[in-house]
Amino acid sequence: MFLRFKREVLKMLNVDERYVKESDHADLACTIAFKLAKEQKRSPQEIAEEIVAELEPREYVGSIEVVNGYINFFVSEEFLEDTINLILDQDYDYGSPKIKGEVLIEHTSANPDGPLHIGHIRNSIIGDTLTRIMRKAGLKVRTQYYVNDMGRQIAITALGYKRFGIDRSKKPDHAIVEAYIKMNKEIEENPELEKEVEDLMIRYESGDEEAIRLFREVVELALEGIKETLRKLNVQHDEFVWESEFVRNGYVDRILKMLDEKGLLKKDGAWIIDLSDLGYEKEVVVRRENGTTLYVTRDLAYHLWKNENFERFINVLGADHKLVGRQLQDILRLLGLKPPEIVFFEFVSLPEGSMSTRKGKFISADELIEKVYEEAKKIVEGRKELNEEEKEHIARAVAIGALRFDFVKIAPEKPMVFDWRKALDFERQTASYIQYSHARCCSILRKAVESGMPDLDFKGDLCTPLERKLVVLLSKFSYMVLRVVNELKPNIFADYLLKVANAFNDFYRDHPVLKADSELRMHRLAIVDATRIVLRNGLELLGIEPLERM
RNA sequence: GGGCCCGUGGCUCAGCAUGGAUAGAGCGACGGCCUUCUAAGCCGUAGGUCGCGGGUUCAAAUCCCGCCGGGUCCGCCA
Repeated sequence: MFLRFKREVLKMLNVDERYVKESDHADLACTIAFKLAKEQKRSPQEIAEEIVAELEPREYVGSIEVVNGYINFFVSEEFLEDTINLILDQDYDYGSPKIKGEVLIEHTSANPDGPLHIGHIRNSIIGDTLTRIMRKAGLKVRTQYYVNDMGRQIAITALGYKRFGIDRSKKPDHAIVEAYIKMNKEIEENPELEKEVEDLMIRYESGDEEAIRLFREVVELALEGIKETLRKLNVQHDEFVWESEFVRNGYVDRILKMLDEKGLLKKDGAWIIDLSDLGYEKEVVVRRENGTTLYVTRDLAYHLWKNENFERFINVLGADHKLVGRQLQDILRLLGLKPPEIVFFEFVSLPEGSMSTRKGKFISADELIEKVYEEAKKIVEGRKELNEEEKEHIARAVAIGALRFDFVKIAPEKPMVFDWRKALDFERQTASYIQYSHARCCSILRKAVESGMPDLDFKGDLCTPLERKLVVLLSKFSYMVLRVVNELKPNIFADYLLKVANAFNDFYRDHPVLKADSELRMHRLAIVDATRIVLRNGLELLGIEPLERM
């Protein structure tokens, strides 16, 4: 709805979109008078007044003010009414800007050599939230986890697995990482083992059956554990695509041939792409002297496949992949292929420094989830009216919500330092705050039904300033969805939902609903129900369960 | 050394793309609010040279240049 208001304002003014923005002083404010003032050498106020005098009225534009050269637009009562009615009418479907298209999102893609740690889940949460929001926008989204099964670290893991076995009583990813860590140590002490790692990698790439069996077993075990963790986080992938597939299905050969035909390869024993014209210092090797390929080669092959199957594809990658990510994009461009859009996120580090799977220096997602759950459980225990099963369910939902929100609310480009104390603190405006606001809405509506007065009837002219502010916020849902789709910053939506919850709590404070006279009660019940729908739909986009009581 | 990212009250962050009206939240601190729809809530007070220095502009947290501090990348690793 807000999008329609904005469109009307833009049509009225007939100015470039960048002169019209959201503001604390109005629903939309226009700054065009400042620009014109310079050209015309007159005061902005004078110009703004002139502009306003000529404007034709519009349905959704209620009033227009000129203040210090700003032209301030406010929505009409009709707009407020249509907003509430649309929300109540569309219910689960409310909030979609209804755009079209198909997109592939690749995210998480952690090496299958151990459990996901708190850095990986930043990737998962950004990727999954983007997926949910893009689907809401109307796009057809497919998600993939790219399984790096050909890496050196997998060879090391496989070797460790063969040599030491694993503890079958443990969650498989946690068991696998022990073999990886142990083997790394072994190699450090006996560098001659490097040769074995290398042999194993060559055998795997060339299709040696025993090697394939071993790798597959190890990778499947790690993935089994990883999938379980992702499930707990409400993160879902449509497919797990194995890197080695592209060697076996011919895509690697095809991409090499394409590179060759474009004259991009320098064959000097190894096959090399020279990107110095584009400002890269180092050359990119795509085929070793011994004939094996490299990570980037398989990644190029993967992106050839993406080009053939999707019109738009997005990768969520850690900032450490910036250089290789950009090289990949540039090489694809040189081939006349479409490069992926990449969402880079900065590292999650521990107070004592960065994490390392190889050294066993990390906090696993599983450990984090359990600790946050235990903490949530303590708070829920205080609710006497709930039974044991409900308490567990609520604690689980609150824990996952808190966790997902903590990661998604931070802009991807911000480096994060993990802090246990903050991760375990629910007494602040985060997911539980939004869930709580939603539960409050549900509670009011439940009581309205119980007391036999469930009717809803919103009236624009009854709106107090706080109600008006809340409803305008509710109208911005699809506008925010669209912003995330365009800017690929899911934190925008987290912030939006927090604002809605905040505005609702302001409303809740001094607008009694059930005790109000019938006309006012029906009006406010409509607002509560619409808020409930927005909070519920919004929480779902963040992968957080909207609780009806807590 | 070079590239990229970050630097906003004691702490964590929003705002920066497309410059504009008193720089917003939360945590922490202090003081209040549960015979009224869930106190996981609400209200109030204190706390800011938007890292530093220049520049552009009628106007800079936002754009440009230089510096400082932190992170990260720069393998025939992935």
